[in-house]
Amino acid sequence: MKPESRKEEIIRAASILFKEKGYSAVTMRDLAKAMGIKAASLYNHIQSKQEILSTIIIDLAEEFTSGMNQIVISDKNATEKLENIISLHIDVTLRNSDGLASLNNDWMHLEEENLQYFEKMRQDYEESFRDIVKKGIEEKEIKSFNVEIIVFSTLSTLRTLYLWYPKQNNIDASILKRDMISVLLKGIV
Amino acid sequence: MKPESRKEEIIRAASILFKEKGYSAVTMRDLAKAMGIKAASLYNHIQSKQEILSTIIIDLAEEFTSGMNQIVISDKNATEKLENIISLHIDVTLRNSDGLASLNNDWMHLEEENLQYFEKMRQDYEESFRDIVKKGIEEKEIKSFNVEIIVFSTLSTLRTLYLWYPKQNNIDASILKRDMISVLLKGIV
DNA sequence: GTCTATAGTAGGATAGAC
DNA sequence: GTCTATCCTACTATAGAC
Repeated sequence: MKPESRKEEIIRAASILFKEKGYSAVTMRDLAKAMGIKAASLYNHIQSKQEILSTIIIDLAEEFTSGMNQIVISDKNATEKLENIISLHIDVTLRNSDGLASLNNDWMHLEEENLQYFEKMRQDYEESFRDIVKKGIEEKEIKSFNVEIIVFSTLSTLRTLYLWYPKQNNIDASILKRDMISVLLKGIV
Repeated sequence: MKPESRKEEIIRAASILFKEKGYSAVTMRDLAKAMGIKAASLYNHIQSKQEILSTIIIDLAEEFTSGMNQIVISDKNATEKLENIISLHIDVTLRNSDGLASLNNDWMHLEEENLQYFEKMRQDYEESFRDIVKKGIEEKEIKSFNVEIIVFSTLSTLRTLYLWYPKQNNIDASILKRDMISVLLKGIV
């Protein structure tokens, strides 16, 4: 593991604070205090508060986009693809559950190009998800419930994992994947 | 319908703004502009920004608490109780989806007694939910998956309804209830 | 019930010394 | 790389006129 840069430390500390109070309620003075320095010193490492937010969110969104693209082009059936999506969410949640709070709740505070870029990625992600479910229904792998309800109910659970997983001390990742696949898919498959 | 008081109008307008940007990012000037008056005028109807937030959240939380209590004491089996909980969430979402954004994302900005009161209600709600699931598993009505995963996946979907339902123009409430019960329960029951 | 004016505080960010 | 000092702006809330 390469040593964490000061900038990465700041972003990690900010992720935790943003998770607790939301981007708008966290001040640069709060963040500086968490780092044990003064607010002015932060600006030797980052350009603005906004840069911290966009780094957190865009990095994560690109991770999901890249993961979804690999799943989409893979030679699997719809059920297996859904299983891989569940796996993707669990992996990202384990790696950076704090950052996911910002992605879920503070994306609207992104500015200009980053806001548009994020919204495009999120829309494409949902569209890929929807296409997989539709294909699965056509192929009779998935029960023909309302597509929107399936997409929504599954995604809402996966998107909220970041709130729940850190509180579960004793659930192993592989067991979580297995059980989550059961609970989310057994009803619809 | 009795006419809406000025205070109620303010709270309704605030709910919409809080949903869009979050409590901390909405200023009294924003809210005043949405009402077509000046910020100072708001204070003839409300005592503080904080009072607006706590009214939105506590009213909704009490609604859920009261609904859950009726379900708990009812003479139904676990499956029927879960169906009634799904119904409760859909009914509240239809009535006040904007306010639910604050309940979900801005509860941590409540102060003192209200914060404690809210957290107690939320904890009791989850505990009631968990007890119903546990009873259902004992009675062999519900599959014996991990209880926490069932509670989390179901609640996360119900709690996120406020984001999704307003975008679905053509889904009838009764159809939504039926399909949501299918998708959420068929997998576990 | 709404306004103007303003008090008092706190925010993001920069300049320049060490 | 961090500090002190500070700029400028924006926030919540109040006072008092109409």
